[in-house]
Amino acid sequence: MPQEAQPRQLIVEAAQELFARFGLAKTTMADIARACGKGKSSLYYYFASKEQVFTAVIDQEMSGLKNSIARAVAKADTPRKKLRAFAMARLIYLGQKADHYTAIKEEHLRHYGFIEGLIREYSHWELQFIQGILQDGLEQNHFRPLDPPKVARALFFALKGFEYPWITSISQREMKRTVDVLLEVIFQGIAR
Amino acid sequence: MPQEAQPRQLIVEAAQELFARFGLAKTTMADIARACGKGKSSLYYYFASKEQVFTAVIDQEMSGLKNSIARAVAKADTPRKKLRAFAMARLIYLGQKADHYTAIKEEHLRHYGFIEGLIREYSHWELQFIQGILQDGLEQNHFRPLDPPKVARALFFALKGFEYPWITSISQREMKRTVDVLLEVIFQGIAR
Amino acid sequence: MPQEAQPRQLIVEAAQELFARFGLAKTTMADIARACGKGKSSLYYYFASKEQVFTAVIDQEMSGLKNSIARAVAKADTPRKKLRAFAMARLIYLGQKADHYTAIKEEHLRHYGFIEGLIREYSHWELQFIQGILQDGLEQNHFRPLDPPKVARALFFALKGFEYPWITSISQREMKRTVDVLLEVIFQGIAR
Amino acid sequence: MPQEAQPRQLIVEAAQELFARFGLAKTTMADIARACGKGKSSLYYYFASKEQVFTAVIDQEMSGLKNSIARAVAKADTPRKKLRAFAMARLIYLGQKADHYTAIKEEHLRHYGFIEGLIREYSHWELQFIQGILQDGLEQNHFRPLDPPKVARALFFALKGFEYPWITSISQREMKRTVDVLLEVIFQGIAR
DNA sequence: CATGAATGAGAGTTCATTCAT
DNA sequence: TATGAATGAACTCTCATTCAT
Repeated sequence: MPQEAQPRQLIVEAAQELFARFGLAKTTMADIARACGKGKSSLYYYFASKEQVFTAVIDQEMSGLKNSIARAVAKADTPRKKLRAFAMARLIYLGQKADHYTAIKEEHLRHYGFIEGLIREYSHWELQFIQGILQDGLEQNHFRPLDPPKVARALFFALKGFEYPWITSISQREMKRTVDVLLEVIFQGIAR
Repeated sequence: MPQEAQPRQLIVEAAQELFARFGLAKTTMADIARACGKGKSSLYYYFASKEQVFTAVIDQEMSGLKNSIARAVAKADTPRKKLRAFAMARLIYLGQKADHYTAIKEEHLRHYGFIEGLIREYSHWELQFIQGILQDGLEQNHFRPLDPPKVARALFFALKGFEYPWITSISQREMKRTVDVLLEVIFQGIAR
Repeated sequence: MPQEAQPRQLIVEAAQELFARFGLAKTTMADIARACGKGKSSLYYYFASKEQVFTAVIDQEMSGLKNSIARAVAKADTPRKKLRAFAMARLIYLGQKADHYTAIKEEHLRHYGFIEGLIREYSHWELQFIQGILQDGLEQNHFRPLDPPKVARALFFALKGFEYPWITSISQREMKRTVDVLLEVIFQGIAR
Repeated sequence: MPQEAQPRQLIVEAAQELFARFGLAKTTMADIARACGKGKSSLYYYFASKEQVFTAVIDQEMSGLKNSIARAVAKADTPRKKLRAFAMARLIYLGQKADHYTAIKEEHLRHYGFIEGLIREYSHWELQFIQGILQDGLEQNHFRPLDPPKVARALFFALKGFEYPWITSISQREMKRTVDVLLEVIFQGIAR
């Protein structure tokens, strides 16, 4: 498969890097074109607009993140380990891409309605995923009685906060430890 | 008291609303000028650039948030209540401003270096604040043995996640309940 | 030959006319665009800035002037005639372009460093040229003993003054006569 | 006489310095106001517009130059010395002001019609002055027969060229020597 | 006599997008 | 399939000038 010759994918990859580094507003179509060695107007052969390029990037990142998470969690056997795998997979995925700044983490997202659908969909997926882990844990009697949807939601938001490590100047290693501290406390709270 | 006639403050308030609704990039100086009934160039009499207006807005929001938090926490007497007050004050403050989306939450922040200083400073303040509560709780023997800096950091990030309610379509009321669920779990984990 | 359809050259010509008439500061990109029937932003497809347009204009004028001078001087056979050809070629070239006022004479030049290089280079060329004529004249025994570099410099400055006919209200014809008067005096001074 | 308290003069002096250094276009009213420690709008109490300030500056410079020249020439006794004094006084006056760049030398002048009157008037004065010297010389039998108006005009333009020393990077000292070379040649041409 | 406040009218520049080829 | 050429619309920022005080 001549995969590197697929121009659409080439564009998305170049754009991903740029959006991640400079954000949506500050990345121009000219930048993207230059980065993938094409003429600026050629991009419009594959995408109707800059927004669409951005959407494609986000979409791809979300798929990647989903896969990473799912794969990591599958390897874990206890609910506790699963939850930890979940949190760590997020941290690692978001941390390894493009110098720690992925487009997915953009708060700009808020202001670009055209992407809300994707965001919601992905968030829903995460929520369900966490809830699933909790449900399993409950059924396997690992946890005290708890309301899975509610606790899942609490965990979902709590873990979201870790997407913004740059706020302090913290290394990924320390972030991982911090996640562990949080999970430990939480498990102390919910484990039987 | 002609307090509402102070033009600088007038501008900041108009800008706050607009930045909150549309973000830094999509809010123009012309918009701000229109919103406060001034000529576009008049803004430049008070601020040297759009960045400076934005900085002033962020600065003001952070002060407001700090005050809200400090006031709310002061009213609480136990560490548990304090922590809850802290989290709720954030939620309420960020939720009540400008259509629920404040500039403070802007991720642009990362891409606009000129504001990093403010962000870091504020984050530091929060971190210290949480740590203080934990320390007190420890000294008053409310908590099991724990490492205040580490747990404070974990809480800091966990609570940060609640700044992004729009990701799901959740009411503020439900957000509060969700915070409560999280805190309950966490207290179960750390309380003696 | 679609030579007049070359857009870059089209722009330069329009700009030349305008700069000459109104000067750098008072000529706007909008003016230039209008003058060559293009959209304002189109100019930026060919030139990165107004400065670059100006530089291109100056560059072209200097080339033109050099050519005019060189061609005129080549036709003359004695040093005296050569010197006269030199002076007249300048006068005619600078007088025939765009309402008699060319951008080349712009003093802005001094305030816009980006063009200094061009100016220096051209001045150097002129200086050498005059010196060459004097040298030849000496070798052919047309002149009394004189120091070519020094006299060349004196002539260079003296002729420079004739670039500013507008200072008085004098016709080109009279200017030519005036140059002749000067040269006559000077030749009386240096000829053998 | 409290001469330094005269605000009009204060403004003119500040403006002179600034125009000389940065040119008319790049000097703003704000700059001038700052430089003389006044509010920007105060300038309009003394001058109706920026143009008028500029005109005042030019006017003053021309007066100064006239005085310098007249004084220098008065000290010389022979026509030859007078002519030399004339040329040198110009060189020195234009060279000593504001880092070698006086507003009077601005070619901008060309593009600012409101000043043409002053320019012409001054040029006329110079022309007459030179002619006067020549006339005297003729009458005192220092010169071969010549047509004073014509030769005066030739000299006038020739000396004008020396106003632009910045073109080559030449010291004032060398400029003086160059003027001397020119004058020597010319005297050889006209002296009896 | 002096000025702080305010602004209208642009300036240069950028960029997503279009279209003929 | 790909792009060079071209542009309209908008943006930030500047500045001479006005005017109430």
